[in-house]
Amino acid sequence: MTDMQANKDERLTQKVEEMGVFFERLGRAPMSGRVLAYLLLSEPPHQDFFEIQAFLKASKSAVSNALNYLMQEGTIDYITFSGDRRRYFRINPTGWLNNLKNGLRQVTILRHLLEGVLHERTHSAYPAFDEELKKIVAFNVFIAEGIERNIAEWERQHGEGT
Amino acid sequence: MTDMQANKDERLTQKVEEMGVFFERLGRAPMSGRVLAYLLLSEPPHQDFFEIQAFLKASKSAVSNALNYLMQEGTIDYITFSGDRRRYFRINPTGWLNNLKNGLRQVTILRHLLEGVLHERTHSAYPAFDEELKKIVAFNVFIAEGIERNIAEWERQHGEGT
DNA sequence: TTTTTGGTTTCCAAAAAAAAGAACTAAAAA
DNA sequence: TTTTTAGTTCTTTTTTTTGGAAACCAAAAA
Repeated sequence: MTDMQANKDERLTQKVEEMGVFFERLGRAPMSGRVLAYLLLSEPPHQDFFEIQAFLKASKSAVSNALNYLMQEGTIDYITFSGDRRRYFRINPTGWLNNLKNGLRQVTILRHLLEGVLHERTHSAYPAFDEELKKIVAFNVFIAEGIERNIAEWERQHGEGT
Repeated sequence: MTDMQANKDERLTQKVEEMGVFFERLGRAPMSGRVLAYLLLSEPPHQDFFEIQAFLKASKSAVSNALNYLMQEGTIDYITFSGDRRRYFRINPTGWLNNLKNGLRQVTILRHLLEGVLHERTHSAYPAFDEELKKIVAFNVFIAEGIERNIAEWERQHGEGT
């Protein structure tokens, strides 16, 4: 490996760690976060098991689990090439997008949860609190509706499956 | 305690556990999730340390840590009453709302992250992948802008601090 | 048919997160 | 001034998560 390649690699490692942490904080295990980051940044954008393992300096089981987690989640899938039995894992943009949509819909779930709370509290002896709560519920309703509207609008413009 | 009260209590416990799990999945420790749920549902909506501890059947340290975590996060605060030295913890709707806004802004962070990825990839030998990626970035841009716009619109209608 | 490859699975250890228990502390009450 | 109260903090225990090592396995290659 040339010096230039080593530098590029080091920079990539750095970026993968950084982005990995971001994906981790979105709820995944560290290794899953790193695999996802790697597949976003690697060239080519599809990589086989061994390459991922080597790049991340991790065990086979860790890589296997991370890949399977991301596949079940829908964020990645794999392609194959005839005459080569390896699977080449890559980001599945469609699956990831669905995933993102579901994440955004948590806001709607929270909205309904909070509306439920407000409903429970209707005869509370502390209407002042309920009024304050109403504001936060109203914000949630406003944002959740905005998100749902935007998702619907996106789907109208781009078709359901995209 | 009457039978009726016991039933009510049991139902509340149940709801607190359920909602607690939801808040947990948003990234908090189980105990923090439960405290938050309890303060949303309890009557009165402000409760002292001992009451929270007793209701959740948890240790003082667990409750103390959960309360401090939620306070530093801004989700709760406390009120006091003259002649009573206890602190009565309660939801801080304004703080929670800011918290929610920050959470929503993660979408904008992801947007910028992905735009960075696309920028890195501009001279990739796999433009087909880049095209697919562009769709997902476009979705993120669309949604992130929508969210930012909606937050701004909300603030315009309700004033910054709310 | 044996070997190699591309993983998976099982079992285990390290580490991190969560919560319990108990000692401690500052302020208030007695 | 001593005691209580309302928590906090420190230490320990328990539980959960994460990942490594190595055995395993099915399909392909030799």
